[in-house]
Amino acid sequence: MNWRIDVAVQTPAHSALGDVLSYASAAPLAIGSLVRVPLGRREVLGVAWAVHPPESGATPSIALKPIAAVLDALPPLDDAWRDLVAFAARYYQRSLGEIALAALPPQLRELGTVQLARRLKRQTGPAQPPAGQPAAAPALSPEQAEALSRFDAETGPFLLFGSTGSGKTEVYLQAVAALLAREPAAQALVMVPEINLTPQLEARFKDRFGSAAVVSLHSGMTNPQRLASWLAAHGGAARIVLGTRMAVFASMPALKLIVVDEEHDPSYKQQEGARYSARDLAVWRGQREGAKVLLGSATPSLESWHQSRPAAGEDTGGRYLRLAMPSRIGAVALPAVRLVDMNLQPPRTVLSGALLDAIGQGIARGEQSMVFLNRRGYAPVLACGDCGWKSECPHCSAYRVFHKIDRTLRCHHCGFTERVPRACPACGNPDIAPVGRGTERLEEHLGELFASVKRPDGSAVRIARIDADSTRKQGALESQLAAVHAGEVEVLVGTQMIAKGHDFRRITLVAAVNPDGALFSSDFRAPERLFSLLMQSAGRAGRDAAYLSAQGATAEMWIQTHHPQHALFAALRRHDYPAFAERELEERAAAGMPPCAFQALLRADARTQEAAQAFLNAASEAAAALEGADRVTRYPAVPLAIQRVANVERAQMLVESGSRAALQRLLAGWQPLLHALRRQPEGKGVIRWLVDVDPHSI
DNA sequence: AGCACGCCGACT
DNA sequence: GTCGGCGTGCTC
Repeated sequence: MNWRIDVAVQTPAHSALGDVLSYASAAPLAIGSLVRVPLGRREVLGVAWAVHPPESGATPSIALKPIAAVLDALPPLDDAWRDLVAFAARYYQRSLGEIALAALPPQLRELGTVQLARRLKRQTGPAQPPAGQPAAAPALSPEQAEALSRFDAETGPFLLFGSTGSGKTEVYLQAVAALLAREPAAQALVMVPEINLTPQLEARFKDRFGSAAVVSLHSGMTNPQRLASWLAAHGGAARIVLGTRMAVFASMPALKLIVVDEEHDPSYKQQEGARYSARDLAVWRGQREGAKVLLGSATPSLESWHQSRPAAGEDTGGRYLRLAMPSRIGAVALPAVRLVDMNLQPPRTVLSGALLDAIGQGIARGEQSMVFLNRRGYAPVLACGDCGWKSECPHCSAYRVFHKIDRTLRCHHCGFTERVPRACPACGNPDIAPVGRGTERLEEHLGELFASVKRPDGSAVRIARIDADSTRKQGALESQLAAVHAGEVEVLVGTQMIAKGHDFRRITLVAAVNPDGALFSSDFRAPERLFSLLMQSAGRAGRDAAYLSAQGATAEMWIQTHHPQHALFAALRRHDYPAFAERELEERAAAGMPPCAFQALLRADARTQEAAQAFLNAASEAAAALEGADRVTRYPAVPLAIQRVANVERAQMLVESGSRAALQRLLAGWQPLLHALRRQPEGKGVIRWLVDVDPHSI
């Protein structure tokens, strides 16, 4: 007689298969074991989720295939890990197997039992003591010490609200150090929003804790590297795991501390497949596993800010403990914010005279400037002055961007690329012109403006650009950043890519050239993102305290805007995040929007917009009868802002509730109806549908 | 999602 | 005559 093993395999979200598939096994095996099982004509990796003894319960209706192999060289995945995966699957409306398998290193899928055993033998060398002398911890500022002592005394979760340069990383390091010293086996997970930020953090942690104790986990690593890190975390050899959002799913049997740095960063929300928020899962996981959670930011997400409000009423805030570190280390003042009213400038001014003067003066002093423009390419549109032709993408409802460097028109949504036509494709007019500007054009423009300006040593001024295009090649970002650090560049032009983390010493001026778009965006989160981006950018300026005080200089943040009276800028000017957040939260509360309400999106992709909307509307009708429907608002189906991408029409429907539980109940009941609807006439032409819980942009 | 099977167009 | 297009269907 056979045991029945329920296995989580990577069943796609859209297949109507159950969460687990049942297989036969002559012998029982531990729940959480990794197994290889036949699925259709192939053999796939799975996780044993439940084990039923022979002859228990009803006889299954189908003959079960046997499990092909058990990867028993590996300790089974523990209850806590499986709970996390199960919760994420349930909460984000995905299959168990999809989350479980995505959380495992990809190479595990290819390895057989023998290969894995060999791999493990190689890996489990003797645990080396830290190589060399770990760097000593620097003395703490009073604010850091206070934050750490409260962190030590309370249970959290904690929101570390520390301005840029207040030394948040040192708090993380010492929180981890205290934990590791106290508990000989404990593990810590430290997350950062972007791969770019892992190397410098890794260097700092290895410096402090020795390289054997620290591993990284992010998608920029090779498959073997990822497997090695994962195994070290799973086996407990790695005391500290550093990683991006995927690391929240790392198997860490002795997890006792989770740090989420820059917790407000949108990168923590996965934007495809299972759309989980690693920050939210970190909080959940910490609570479930008894690990302390430390969220850190200079501009917290309004969600976390709301949660960490001093408890005023019944259920407002108070769930997180707020730790404030308002001062910059080294007593450097935050940069002075200067607003340039673009209404007072000549029409079509790109860079105001005052800003150019300030940049020029900086150059004369041997300092650096950084200019932000969140639009890569030379110009967002190419247009014909005669017939009105514009560089539309034939496959998307968007313009193709003009890239002068390789003379192409590129669609940033579907990737469709063509050489720039010599003349207007519609009327033959040879005079087609770029409209608007991107980073390439700004770089060119600055080059012209400063062509005759010399550096103090008499050499020519250098302008550089860092954006997704200039850093496409492996290692390009590192070398470009190195050039800036080495002082080879006077003016750095870039997208928000350069706003994060990089600690440039000689930058004394930061400018946002055209941030107005986000002020009146249809996306209610746009102001929040803008505020944090500008604060973060401002933080790039004047990090070298010794230099500034020696020069008697101050760092400056310039903002060119048509709306200098906007409350957002007023708060920014005072570096007053709490004021900004308070105002924004009031508006959100009044409008019944997150964090005061909970949302989900149902999205449909289809051949035609009508088909996509028909599916959504039918889904909405079907939802009316569901449990929880009376407490959930369903809005009408609307096209996405970019309605068509790669010839696929897209529409979405917002559902919203004041109760997270009611929303979750509705979504859970909705799932089977949606599967069924696909098969019906209303689902005709629908290519795919998906649910996005707690969506980031709507 | 894979990976089949299954019927209709241009090529060694 | 085959190679191959992606439409439909199934996976314990």
